[in-house]
Amino acid sequence: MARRGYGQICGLSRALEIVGERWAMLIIRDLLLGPKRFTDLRQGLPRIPTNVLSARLKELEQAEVLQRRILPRPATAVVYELTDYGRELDGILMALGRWGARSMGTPEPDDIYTVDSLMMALRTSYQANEATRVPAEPVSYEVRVPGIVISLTVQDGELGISGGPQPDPDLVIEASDGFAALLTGTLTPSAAIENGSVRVTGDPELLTDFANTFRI
Amino acid sequence: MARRGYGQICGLSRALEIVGERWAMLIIRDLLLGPKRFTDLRQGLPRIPTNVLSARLKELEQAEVLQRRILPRPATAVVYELTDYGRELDGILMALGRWGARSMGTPEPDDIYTVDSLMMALRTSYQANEATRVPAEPVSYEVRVPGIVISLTVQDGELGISGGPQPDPDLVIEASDGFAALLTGTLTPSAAIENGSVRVTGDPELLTDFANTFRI
DNA sequence: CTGGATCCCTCACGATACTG
DNA sequence: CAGTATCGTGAGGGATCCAG
Repeated sequence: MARRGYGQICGLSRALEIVGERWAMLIIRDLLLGPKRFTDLRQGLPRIPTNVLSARLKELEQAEVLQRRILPRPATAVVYELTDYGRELDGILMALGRWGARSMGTPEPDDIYTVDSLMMALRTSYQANEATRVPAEPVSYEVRVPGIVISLTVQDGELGISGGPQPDPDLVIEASDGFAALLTGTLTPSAAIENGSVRVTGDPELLTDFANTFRI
Repeated sequence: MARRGYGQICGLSRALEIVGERWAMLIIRDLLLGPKRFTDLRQGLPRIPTNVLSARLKELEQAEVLQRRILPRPATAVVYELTDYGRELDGILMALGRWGARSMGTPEPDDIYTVDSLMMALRTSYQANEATRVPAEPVSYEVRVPGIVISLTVQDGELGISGGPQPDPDLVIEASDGFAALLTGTLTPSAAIENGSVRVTGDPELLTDFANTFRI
């Protein structure tokens, strides 16, 4: 009771009571990419305890940020999906992500990439670079970091993004920790290839386009 | 170190590790209105324990969101002020506040207005209504809710806002809980005056302008 | 297998008192 | 005024267990 609530009549206070609890915004981030099942969320948030995930989902449902929905047959499964109200957080979360990305130091040894966070990051930086983008379209990339594969296509200024591999990408980018440095610009594309922190299959020149398209 | 991070290489995760802790964003909200001393912050966040305030200030300083500065003489005092990096959260916090305001139900009995939250709210809604505003300028308002007085001036499309009274305002608006309902549009200006939840001194017609200018 | 609920332990938070 | 010190509580972390 005291834990809940800041005791102020204020929109920001109210917002923080809804989405300010630990893990809440990350759950929403993952759901922004589409409806998900309990186990999918658990997978995307490796360190979240199941009881906390459970509690957050109930709270966010209560606040009408998301809905619990039982999938029609034949696949009787429970999915969680954002409401329109919840989806309005999209821009805010992207802006916050962009803000926080500037403070990312070198990752802790056991920090990991997740499919959803990476998809969100690429989506965010693509949008942020809208003005300066040089369109050498259409082009398709496949990004691989340890345990993760993501497919990207750019065509007519539209970004397509999905988990998993794709057939015949123009460029395959394979990296680990160095990937973040590439996106933030700490590491130039050519230097990244030279020192081996990024490996590519395809025209190495495309990596420069990639870095420009998705620079944070 | 904060309560263990989220273990993800992600801008949003990083942002939440910095400003996602309890009270952090409210501290930043108050500092967005200008540098403040420890005691001022404490005043504006009535329920925050002093040790938590202390801890947050240290963490946020560490993250270069704010600076601790010792005021030059004669007033030897410590103030906290946002860095440029911290000030970039302005738009994000306003957007979040606007989002959360739509979920504000009826306030709890011991929820209160604070000077800073109210100033922030008015500033936010002023900006959000930029497109639809009808400029009947210049005009000055004095808003009074229990324990709080705020002065507003609108001139040349610029909003001036400060704590405390002002000489000779065009309209004095005195309200308590009903004030939020007026801003959200739940309560019309005329109904608010009629049922006594808002009292005005000056031309009652100006209350309609006010409500249009600052509608959430 | 999915979709959680339950247990225990720890630590961050909340309340209060106190100090330079 | 600007914090530090102390201590109790409950949310979160982690593992396990259980129903459909």
